[in-house]
Amino acid sequence: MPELPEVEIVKQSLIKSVQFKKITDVIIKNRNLRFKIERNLKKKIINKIINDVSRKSKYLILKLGKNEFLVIHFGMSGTLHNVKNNNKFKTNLSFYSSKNLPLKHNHIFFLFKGFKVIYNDPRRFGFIKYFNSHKKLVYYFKNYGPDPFQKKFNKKYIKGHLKNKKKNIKNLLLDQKFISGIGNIYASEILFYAKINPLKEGKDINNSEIVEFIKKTKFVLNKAIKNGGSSIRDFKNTKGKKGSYQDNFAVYDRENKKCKSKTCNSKIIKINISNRSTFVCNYCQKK
DNA sequence: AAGAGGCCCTGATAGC
DNA sequence: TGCTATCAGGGCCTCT
Repeated sequence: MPELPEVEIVKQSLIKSVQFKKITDVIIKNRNLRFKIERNLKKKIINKIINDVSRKSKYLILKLGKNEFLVIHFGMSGTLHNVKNNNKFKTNLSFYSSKNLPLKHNHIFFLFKGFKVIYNDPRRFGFIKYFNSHKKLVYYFKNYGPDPFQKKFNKKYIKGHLKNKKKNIKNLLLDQKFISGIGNIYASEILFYAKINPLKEGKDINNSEIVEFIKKTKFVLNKAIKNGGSSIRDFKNTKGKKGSYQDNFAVYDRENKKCKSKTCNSKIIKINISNRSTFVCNYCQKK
């Protein structure tokens, strides 16, 4: 699921409930996520205070105590749920909020005084990693490209990276070593707004397209955050809070529908790029 | 060395 | 109803 906007939404709601709170217990039901959760994770984080919750691209970062960190990645299907100790489900934390906590795939329980935060992940592509210093946290992210809201996300950097690249721009956007935070949905959306064909090779993207790309990336991601992210699939019986940006998709999941550009009568088509669905208006996004 | 493709996993849905 | 096939928001690893 979560790309940058969805993780940002989780961050914003999580910080309200856990900042300056102590983790009183940790229950790990299933260690087999994308990477196996280390055996002594509980020992390392129990009784620690969460002093901050931040985000780097699609990663959620919990700062424990003064110099320890817990990094959470949601993979394709990871969600966090906030449940009060009387078991009443609180809807404002889970991104795909459902009225009830899902029955299956609740892998990790973080207990606090009065409530608990539960990591749920059906496909188990997500993971949780612990770092015992800021230095190690920084080292972990050393190969990741800039988050689109960082200063380094600028014309010079992008131009330098696209130079001589034969890879198409859609795949380049999904490469987190280039830019981190953009996933399959927002890659299609951003390229539509920037009027760049997804199959265009990196080296063929010109200066004005780069400027437009930077502008539209921020525009699309900010708008998605404002709308609470995108909720594509939904749990049954949902009634809780969910994102609404999916209603604003210009191209994603709009195959055969009319292009939203006022001056265009074309239909959005779906193409396959490296086995990922890509949505494009071939009229607005000429090669 | 860059780039393409396989693979990890469960669940929802479409088609027969 | 119940099979099978396909697809899903990610990213690491391997092969060429």
